[in-house]
This record gives sequence, structure tokens and C-alpha cells, in this order.
Amino acid sequence: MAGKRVTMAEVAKEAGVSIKTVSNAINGVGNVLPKTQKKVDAAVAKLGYRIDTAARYLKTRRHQTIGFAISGFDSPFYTQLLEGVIDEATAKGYTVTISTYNQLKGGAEELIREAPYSNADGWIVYASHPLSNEGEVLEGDYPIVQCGNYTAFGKADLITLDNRGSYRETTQLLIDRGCRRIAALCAPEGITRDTYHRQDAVRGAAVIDRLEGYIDALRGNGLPVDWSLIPNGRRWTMAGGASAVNDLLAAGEGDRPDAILCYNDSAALGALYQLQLRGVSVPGDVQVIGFDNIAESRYSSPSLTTVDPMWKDYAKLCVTRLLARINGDDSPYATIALHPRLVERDSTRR
Amino acid sequence: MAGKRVTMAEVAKEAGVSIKTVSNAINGVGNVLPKTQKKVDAAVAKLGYRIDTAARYLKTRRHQTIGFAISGFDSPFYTQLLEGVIDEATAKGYTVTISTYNQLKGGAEELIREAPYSNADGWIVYASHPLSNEGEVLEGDYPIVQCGNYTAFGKADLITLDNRGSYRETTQLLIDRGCRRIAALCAPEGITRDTYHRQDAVRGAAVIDRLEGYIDALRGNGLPVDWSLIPNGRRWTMAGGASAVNDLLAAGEGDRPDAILCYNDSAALGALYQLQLRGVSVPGDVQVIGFDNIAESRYSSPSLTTVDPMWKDYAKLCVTRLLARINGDDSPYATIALHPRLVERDSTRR
DNA sequence: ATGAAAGCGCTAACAG
DNA sequence: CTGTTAGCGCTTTCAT
Repeated sequence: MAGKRVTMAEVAKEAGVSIKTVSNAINGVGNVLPKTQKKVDAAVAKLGYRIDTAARYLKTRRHQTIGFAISGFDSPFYTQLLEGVIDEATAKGYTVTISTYNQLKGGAEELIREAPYSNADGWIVYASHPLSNEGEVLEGDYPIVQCGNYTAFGKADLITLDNRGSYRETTQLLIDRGCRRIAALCAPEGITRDTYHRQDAVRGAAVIDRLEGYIDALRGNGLPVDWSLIPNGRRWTMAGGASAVNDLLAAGEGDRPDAILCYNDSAALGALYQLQLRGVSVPGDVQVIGFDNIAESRYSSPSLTTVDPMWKDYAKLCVTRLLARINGDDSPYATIALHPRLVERDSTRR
Repeated sequence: MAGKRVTMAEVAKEAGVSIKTVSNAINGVGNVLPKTQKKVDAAVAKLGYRIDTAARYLKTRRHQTIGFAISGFDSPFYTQLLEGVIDEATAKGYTVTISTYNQLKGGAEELIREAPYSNADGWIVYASHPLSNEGEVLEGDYPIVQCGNYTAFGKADLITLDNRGSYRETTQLLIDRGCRRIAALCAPEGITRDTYHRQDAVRGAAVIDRLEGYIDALRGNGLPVDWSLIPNGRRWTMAGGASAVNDLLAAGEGDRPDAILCYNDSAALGALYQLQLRGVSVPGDVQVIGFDNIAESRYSSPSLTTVDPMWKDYAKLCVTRLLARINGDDSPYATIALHPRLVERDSTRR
């Protein structure tokens, strides 16, 4: 079956027209007489013809496929983003191919460097780490749309979130709920009171924007920034969240946080688990907020207040931007930041 | 960049040899003199040549790509399976393309029917529903490996789990822990005491095998099978698990279950959530076991005892089988059932 | 509006 | 061991 496909020539013969006409009829190109079109359609149906996309590519240099790359499937929200990408691309007549880059020595950069040789006309790359060399790898003219939590250095379109505004809002909610010692869980390795403003700390990373939004809100309400409430160096996983909570609880009774703002839902679920284990009541003693609105967050105990990035919209934007570039849009690269939506559940007090 | 690729002819010119020699050198075919090989390698490196896989396919009819299809990304374990498939395929020199079929009107059958026209040499299809017409769609000679919880009707290789044995073991564990009223959550729509043995109820579905394993264990210990403890018609999701628990708790105090065996971890997490909400202690009042060992199950409250299908092994087997078929293996179709491993955590008593 | 013929980048025969 | 040639299935001039 793999070897003996029906070819366009056979369709042409069956329909009693030339190959060219079949090609035109199938691709809706040029002017084909209605009755010719009908004959071709009938022949296609009868023979079960499908166009050979690889052969078509050889001439057109278009795969009609886009790529979607993530580090790995470690974050549950990737699948939501991916589903959105598939839906939108399919609607536009494109196929989606998926790749992970955590197994590549060269990380996302290697994937981007190889992208022009892939069977896709362009790639959407979710960046899970800052691109090296100021994003030098983006400088080619092959279509790449970056998304995620790191800067594209103005060298590609970037779809991201209004992280600072969102964290300002979220922190304010906790303050409104009476919290005065709000932990932000957690900063990346090496980010402390002294380093977090340094440009090269984590260039253009969302986590820094979020910290700034958090600090904006504290300052706006006359509250101090206590860096002992900003643990660092953990991964934003359930294990990382659990471990950071352990450290926060190690502080003297009075120095403990009364709220924990987590970088993502995974870390928040880990935090909830550890709080429960240590006998700390949520939201009674400590209120908790996550980020991403993954499916599990609705069914944790207690259910998790979180921030919904609205992945479908996000995905749609990524695809739209990429297809525009593939189709020759050469306007200046843009950064588009969506404003996410707060979802209140039981881990905060109402 | 997409348009102006370096071609084999240019490499040949640069290396001062013929195109054929370049082809041989690149593909490791025939005998190429070491020094010729070196010249070609140098030219390839200098020009940054990459083989055009679409052009190569036109001649070889090999994409060097395999497909992996699932219904959608609704079950968290899919990603583990997928990662395993990617790792194994990559190791064997194949690329992986991914598709979902829940958005297709014709479901998995439609995907399988279209597979020969895809840019993959074969597909691994995770079946989330029983194939219609006794799996008629599998009858072509295009390589398909089915996996998941439904029969392939002997018309394709099938990778699955020893569901009956595993449930027998899991049920026995609960009995050993003192449980006497063990709920099995949940059977598919329409499966009751009277229908579950009917061949056409849900043909070759794992859920039936699991029920049989559960009943084996009860009978083996002289315990009655109480069909009021086998709710049906829920989806195996967090919402479905939560809803089924509600019904189970509606029974009179004495008729409540003292254990709940859940079809998967998602349902179990929903069950834990609902039990907690209703003030039922786990594992004190009710012990709970899931299935799949998804990442979240380790951090639920309490952490979830579950069954680990060992997805990496499972994935490896799928890929191995598919590549064998692609490379001409025409031995009789086989069903391979892996025996999963029990992982004890805090939702059962030790 | 349709047809004939060339050629995309590669591999497979067949020579040499 | 290496070169020449034909042709995979399609689109695209260029004719008609």
C-alpha cells in the first residue's frame, strides 16, 4: 500500500484530460470548466487518489506543515497549547509536526538551527530557557515564532503574557484578602535582592517580570519586600514547590508567610501537598495561588486559585503570526503580550 | 532560506566527485574509499548540506518517519508514552509525527484509513474506543501497531497490559488490608451484572478484563460481588471520579465502600477530592487506588497508591514492533501484554 | 481552457 | 569503486 499509490497521471487518464488539468482542478488554480472539474472529481473519488505532498513540495517548496517545539512534556499546560495549535493550523489547511528539544545537546538553539531542514514551513518554539548569544540563532530568514517566558531579543515574533500586570493583580488580591507576608515561590537560581535588577541575571525572563509585578503591588500598598519570602533555585515542579514550602515553614512561627504565590500550578500543587503534610491549613493559615490553570488545579484539595493564560487564544495567535510570516509578511517583529485571567477557587479566602 | 538549499550536486562539485558517490558516502551505501568519504564529508560540512528528505522519499518511498496517534491530550499519561516513543524512534533514526483523532468525524478509523497517505511509514495508534466493524480498517497492508485498551481483532499487532492479572493483584492488596466492600470505579455505560459477560458489550475492552480480575480476587477470597459498588456510565476523568463517589456515598452508612479501585489516576484524584469534600478520611475510612502512575498522583493528598504501566517499556515495544513491520516482518500479528507494577503510597494503609 | 515537456533533489540501474 | 542516466509525482512555463 505504501508503494503503489494512485498518481495524477492515472487520474488524468481516467478523467480523459491532461495531468495539468487535474492539477488545476485539485488545487483550484486557473480556470477549469465546471464539467471538467466534475470529471476530475469523479476520477479522484473512483480511484481514491490523494496528492503526494512530498512530491508536491519538490516543486512548490511548501510542506503545508508547521512545527511546534517544546522542551519536553513536563508541564501539563503544554498539551492545551498544543491542542490549540493543532486546531488552528488544521483550520488553515496546515498539518502540525511536534518536536521536543530537551534531548538535544544544543537545546532550543539546535532545534531552531535545524528547522530550515525539517519538513515544516516554519516553527513555533516554546522557549523554556533564554536563547544564548542574544538570540543569534533567530537571525536567519526562516520563519520562527517564539512563545513562552523569555525574550526573543527582537529577532522574532514573540507571543507571551503580561506577566508583570498579572502578578500585580494577583498580589493585590492577596493583600485585599488580608495577607501581609506573601511569599513568591520561587525565583531562579541566583536571583536575590541584590541581583534581580541586573540585566544579565535572566534576560527578559517572565519570572523577573512577575517579581516586579509582585513588588509593584507590595510597594503600592506600603508593604516591605522581604527577600526571605522569595526562595530561589528550585525548579517549578511539584517537587520544587514542596521543597520550597519546607524552607518557608522552617522560619520562626511569626515569620511564616500567610500566602504563597506560586510560579505555576505544578509548584502550587506540590506546595499544597507539603502544607497539608505539615498540618498547615489552606486557606485558613496560608492562602495559595498558582499559575496556568492546568486541569488538575480544579480538583486539588482545596481547589486551587490560579491564573488562566487562555491557551487557546495564545495558540491561535502563535499560528496566525507564523502563517503570516510563511506567507511573506515582512513587517517588523512584534511582541504580543496577552493579559491572563484570574480564576478564584478555594485556596484563597473569599 | 527555505528556498535555496544546498543540493547534492553542489556537494559533488565541491568534493570533485559524482553525485552518486556523494549519495553513497552520505548513506553509507556501497564501498566508498576512505579518502573519498573524507572529501565528501568536508564538502558537506563546508556547504552545510542537509539531505532533502522529501526528495529522497520520492525515490525510496521511505519517509524515515513514524506516526503516533492518540485521541487527544486529555490523559496525562499520554505524554509519558509519547516521550518514550520519541526517544526510541530517535534512537533508531526515525522522526516522529503526532496526530490526534478526536477532532475527526471518523475517529481513529478515519485516521487509520488516511495513514497510508500521510508522511509516515507506519503509525502507532492508541485506541480510546473499540474499532468498528471488527477492526476492518486494519486489514490493509500498511503498517499499524495498535496500543491501548481495546482489541485489535487479531488484525494488527497490539501492545496492551495484563489488565486482569493486575486488577486481581490490586484487589487482593485491598483485601489483605482488611477491605470487604471494595468499589470498582467505574464500568462503562450499560455494563451491569447482567451485561458484562456479553461478548458485544464492549469487545475486548480492558475495563472488562479489569472487572474480571477484580471479580476473580473477590471470589478467590469468598467475597460477594456487589454491583451497587460498580457504578457505570462515567468518563474516567476527575469529574467522573468525583461524581461516582457522590453516588457511592449516597448509600446508607453501612453500605458504603471501604475501598475504591479507580480505573485511572484522574478518576482517583477526582475521587480523593470529593471524599475530602464530604469529610471522608483516606485511607482511614476509605482506601483508594488509581491506575497509570501519572506525575500528579505522587503529590495528591494523600499521595495515591497506583499501578505503574511502565510507559517507557510500553513505548519501546510499540516502536520496535512497528519498525519490524515497516521493514518487512510478516509474521502473524501478536498481542503483547505487559504486566504493570503496583506502587504503594499513602492512600492505602500499610 | 487545456496540453506537452521540463525539472525539483534524490536514488537505482547499469556501465565502466 | 565511481560515473551516467532515467525517473519518482508533482507543478510550471510555454504553446495552442
